[in-house]
Amino acid sequence: MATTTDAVLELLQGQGLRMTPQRRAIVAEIMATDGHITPSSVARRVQERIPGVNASTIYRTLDLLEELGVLSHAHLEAGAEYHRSAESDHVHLTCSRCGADDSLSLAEAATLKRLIAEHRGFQPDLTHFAISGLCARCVA
Amino acid sequence: MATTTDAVLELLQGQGLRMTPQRRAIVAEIMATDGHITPSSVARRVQERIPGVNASTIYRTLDLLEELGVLSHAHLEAGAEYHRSAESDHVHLTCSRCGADDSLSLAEAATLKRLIAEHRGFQPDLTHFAISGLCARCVA
DNA sequence: GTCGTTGCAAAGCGTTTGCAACTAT
DNA sequence: ATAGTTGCAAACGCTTTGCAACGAC
Repeated sequence: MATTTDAVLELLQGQGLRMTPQRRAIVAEIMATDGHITPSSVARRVQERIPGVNASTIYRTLDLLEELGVLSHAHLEAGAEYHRSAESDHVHLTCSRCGADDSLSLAEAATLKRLIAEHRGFQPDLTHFAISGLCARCVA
Repeated sequence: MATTTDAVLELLQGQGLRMTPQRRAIVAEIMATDGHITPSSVARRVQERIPGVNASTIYRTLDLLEELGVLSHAHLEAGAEYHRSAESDHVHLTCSRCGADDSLSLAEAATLKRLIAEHRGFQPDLTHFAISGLCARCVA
């Protein structure tokens, strides 16, 4: 799994793909981000470095990086978000009242996964959708 | 909880709201639907009965019925879907490969809920987002 | 020089909105 | 008659697409 900008560069080259400044900036931005990031937020940040980068370039690059296995996407309340595939162990807990975003640990996620798998052998990817609900503070 | 078209009618009247033919058709369509239904699918079906019903009317009515507590919405892979609030015990399991849609039983959902609640007191609404993954057939 | 990549502009999709006409009450 | 409701058309935000120009290799 490519976890550095350089590793991604090599991955692209191995496929006969090219490393443009735009691509480099997008990859760097994502590799520097812990957790999730939205396409528009990637766009905003990349454009601070390279003014004029088009949104379609962002989308195309995110798609490409997902196909290469570098990134994964998930659905949160606010819409789609991307994260490094290596970080896709996070199960998102989103508070529908205050918007707080927490996540389950690997161990907790594994227990859930096992439990759901008992239902007709369904193998859940708990990272793909957030889990909505009320955080402790908002329950009270 | 209003579970029949007539009960919804009364609910609306109690709020000083009106029961138009369009609204009646939309409510009837949803009350006749087991499980979930998308706004565009509601629109298609209602328009078979009352040609010319506008999409904005569908959206406005769905919003209204959700505010009144008659309906709830959830996020599946394909987008938003609505269902009767009384049916919101379903936890959706969506196969990301074949698209099969299954759901967890009340008991299974309760166990999951309890488990997640152990994490910092988060009270999950497991019906709001689907759970993506691979169904038994696609795992093999 | 090739061919992958970009920016641009346009279109797509689902959804929302302002507004004047309509209608359930 | 009053106020809620509708259809229309336009606009919305996010995302995708065709295409010609560009640029990494």
